[in-house]
Amino acid sequence: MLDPRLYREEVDKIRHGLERRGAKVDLDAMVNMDIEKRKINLRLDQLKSERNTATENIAKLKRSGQDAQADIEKTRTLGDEIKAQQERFDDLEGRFKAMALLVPNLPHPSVPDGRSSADNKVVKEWGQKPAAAAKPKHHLDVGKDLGLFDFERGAKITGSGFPIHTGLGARLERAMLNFFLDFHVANHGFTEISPPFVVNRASMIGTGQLPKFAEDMYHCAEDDLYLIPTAEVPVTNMHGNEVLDAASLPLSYAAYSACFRREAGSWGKDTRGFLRLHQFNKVEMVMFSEPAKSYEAHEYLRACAETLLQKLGLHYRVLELCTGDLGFGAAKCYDLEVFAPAEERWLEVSSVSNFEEFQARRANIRAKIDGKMQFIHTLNGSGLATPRVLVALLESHQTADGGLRIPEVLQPYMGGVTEIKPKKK
RNA sequence: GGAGAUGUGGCAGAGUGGUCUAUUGCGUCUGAUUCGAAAUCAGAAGUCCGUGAAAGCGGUCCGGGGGUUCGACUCCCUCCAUCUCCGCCA
Repeated sequence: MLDPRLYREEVDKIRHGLERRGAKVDLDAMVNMDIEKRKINLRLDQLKSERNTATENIAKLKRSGQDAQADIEKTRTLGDEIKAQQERFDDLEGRFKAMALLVPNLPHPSVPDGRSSADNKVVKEWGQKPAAAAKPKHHLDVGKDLGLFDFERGAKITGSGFPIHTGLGARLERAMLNFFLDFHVANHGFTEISPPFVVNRASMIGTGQLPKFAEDMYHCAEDDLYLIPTAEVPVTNMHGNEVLDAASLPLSYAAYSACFRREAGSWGKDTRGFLRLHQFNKVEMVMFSEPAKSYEAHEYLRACAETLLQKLGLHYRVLELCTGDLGFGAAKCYDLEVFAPAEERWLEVSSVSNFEEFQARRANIRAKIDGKMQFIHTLNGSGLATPRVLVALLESHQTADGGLRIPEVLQPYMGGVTEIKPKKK
């Protein structure tokens, strides 16, 4: 949510930011509602002030045993008008707020202009593509040959997009998650969190999934609870309605969770294999920063995610998203993409975003900094999501005899297994 | 799932329809005293909205929401959370 002050003091700033994003919002309607709302509020305050004076007077008269009928009549009339004005106010406020929840964040000035993912800027590339002569097997074939996962049975028990990891495949994924978490805790100063995978509506609004993206979420209607699309939701909302101790900032958390996404708008896109799933596993990094230092924290988060890819020996690149490709709540965002040599394409494995105050306003997360109560900045980034990392791993670390080399950092988590060998025929 | 109890400021804890501008204690901050500190004394302090250049002024907030009333911390309804007991269960 944007600072409501902007709607009356810096409308042009909003307009400009939304234009850069290519977002469509009826800004004029909102500005007019805000003006009207304040007019009513002023009138309400006057009426309430009058009523307070009158009821005080009634109390005084009654105590001294005098007749207070005239003042009681007056407050009765005032009460009726207050009620009427209050209804108008609540109605306007409700409609304004509903609209405000659908307004995306404004991009940071440093974000490059652009309309789509084609305009994103590559800011870094690490590692190298394999030599053209080497023709790696497709990850689905590797998995099949080595017995690492089972899509058919996943589809049988649940549906497509819910794969089963089997045997060493299951262990490999678990190894990655454990490695990610342990590494963040030991080297990056994160506190590990094991959050609920199901959250209430308020939490989903807090981080910005609702109301705009309701159709992408799994919803348990009976209890009005949502399956989380990312650990960002529970971990960020963990501090909802809190005043954080300024001295404790920045707070840094790393959390594993399963992630659930209906992918309602993406049907037919990347439906084969691991590229787009309804359920997957991810370690998410979340930071709460004082406003002045959030961009420092943003770079730090990005570095944390990059380190993991380097340790896994995967060729990757960093994109700075353009204004048109920026997520709803982000002011600035980096995407990390790994290269999958058989797919011959880049796969997004991490999105590192600075939300500035956007989520903190929605979730009401503040801190008193330099004597002033203010909304803090929230940031998060995947560190990392396993499916596409697994794809890159399967296609990048193949051995000559059709096996899979396990990156050194994962070996301790694999019981010392250094290579997964093909099944004997 | 059933029965009961509780929810008040940073914390503890009073307040059962109008002198509540929320008693009191602890903690916090400022000042006095002191070479400095402790102790002591005096004072201050919250949130949010509006208005204003500012000082200030008005409003709001006693778990959330709604209701009764001229007036609600106080009465009623509802939801949520916590605690105790019972039942069921990984």
